[in-house]
Amino acid sequence: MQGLARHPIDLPHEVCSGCAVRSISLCAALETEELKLLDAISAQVHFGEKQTIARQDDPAGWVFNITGGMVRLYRLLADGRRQIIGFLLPGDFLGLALSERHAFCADAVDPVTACRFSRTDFSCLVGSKPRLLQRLHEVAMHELALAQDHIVLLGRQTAGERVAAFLVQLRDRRSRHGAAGHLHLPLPMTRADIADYLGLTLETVSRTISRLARENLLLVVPGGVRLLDPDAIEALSLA
Amino acid sequence: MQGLARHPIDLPHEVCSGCAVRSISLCAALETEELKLLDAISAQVHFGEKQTIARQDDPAGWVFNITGGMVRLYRLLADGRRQIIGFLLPGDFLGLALSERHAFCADAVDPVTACRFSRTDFSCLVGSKPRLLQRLHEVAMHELALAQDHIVLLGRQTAGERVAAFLVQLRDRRSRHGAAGHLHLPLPMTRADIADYLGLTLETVSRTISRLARENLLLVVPGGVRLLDPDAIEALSLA
DNA sequence: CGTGTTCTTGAACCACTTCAAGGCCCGTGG
DNA sequence: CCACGGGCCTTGAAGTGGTTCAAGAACACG
Repeated sequence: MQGLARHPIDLPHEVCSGCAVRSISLCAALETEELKLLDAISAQVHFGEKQTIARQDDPAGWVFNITGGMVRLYRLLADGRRQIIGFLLPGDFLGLALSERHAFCADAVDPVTACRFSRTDFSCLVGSKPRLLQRLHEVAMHELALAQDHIVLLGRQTAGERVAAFLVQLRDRRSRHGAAGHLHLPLPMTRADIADYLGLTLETVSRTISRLARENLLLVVPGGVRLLDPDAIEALSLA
Repeated sequence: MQGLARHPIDLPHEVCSGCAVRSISLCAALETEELKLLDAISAQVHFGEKQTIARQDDPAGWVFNITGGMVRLYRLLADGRRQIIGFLLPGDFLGLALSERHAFCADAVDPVTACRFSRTDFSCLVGSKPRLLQRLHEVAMHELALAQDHIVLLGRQTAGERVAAFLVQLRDRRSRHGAAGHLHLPLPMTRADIADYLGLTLETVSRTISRLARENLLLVVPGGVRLLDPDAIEALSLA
């Protein structure tokens, strides 16, 4: 829109105000003052496909607000088994716990852009601005609710239910970014990633998606799927 | 100690200061002033074995700080499948999310005592006392970390690893209550409960515990187990 | 001392995994 | 431009860890 006209020099406090994901991220519902403070300690960063963003047990120097692309969060067991904890989309926050060490690995599924903060700076700011702490807590509680949903999925749902739930969840999360009603669902992660998220093997994920395709509930297209019958898939996801 | 001498009438603000679980619960590290405010809106309550404390999707009128006994948190699927999200011990908080509706069911495994607050009162207090919000957030982040550990367990660990991890986790949590080094581990919940927590069947849990007993790592005793080789069980839990 | 609940154990079964092979897509270099 | 190589995905066939079904043992409680 009027973007080009105003950045001969990109003033730091201009970044947040023009941020595409502000309305759905941690920074939503913050006062201008707090936004400026956040802005002052933030930096825009990029990560290439497969690039590491954080490594399990390493000291956590930074926290991030994802603004573009997709991030894979995972824990590795000693023998190489991997469990993906979640996928982050634009608007999601990486490092909520503000703990001194990362509880998991994070890397870029596809090219990622993010808003980076020093963990200690961010932590201090949170300590001095109750409004920001409040917002952080809201986001954290949302995260906890998602984790508990995932526990139910992993503990008690079948392969078919898991895959259906995954597709529905991803569609719903994308719909927050103005992709509402979109039937094309990009799946930038591999089948192995989906499997490690759903507690299955990549073959089971592939077979399950094939079955959904055979039943005309979706169409497998390059880079994702097209949902032909989202309601039927949603129905499969929790019963 | 001097308890009997001072409660001809049990003044509300006397309760917290004498609370056995204060040091390990939400109320830890709160100032005397905040403690008094909490105290003023709290009430002591009891629940008998199997009594319902909260029902999934019902409006949440109360939140609780558990002071005695054990609480079972679970989600039910439409067809009766059950996933236990967690077991609460003394010092744990029920209703962290402060959401308007309960995200899960809660009932008493054995007789439970708790400190009850009106959700709205508690919520208001949290909104006006950043220190309390801070503490709530800490507790919530701990909860999130536990949930993520559980995701790894459910997604990628074998039955043997799950049961071992369960026993170790329970022992560690009990050790916070001065039960450190105790080899006797009470298991007030049924095998079916353990199974629904670990994403297994009760038969698998029973067989797995029997196997640990056969290998002399533990002894099955009425109401629980005696850990004969806690280190070996711990080693089983994550490899 | 019976009755119901929980726990254990055995045997058959099955959903998902494992192992294996071939196909597709895409970037790269000849 | 096309042949080659390497991911990634799909599909088949065999294998297995955990489930399901079933029956009896231990225990708890009136």
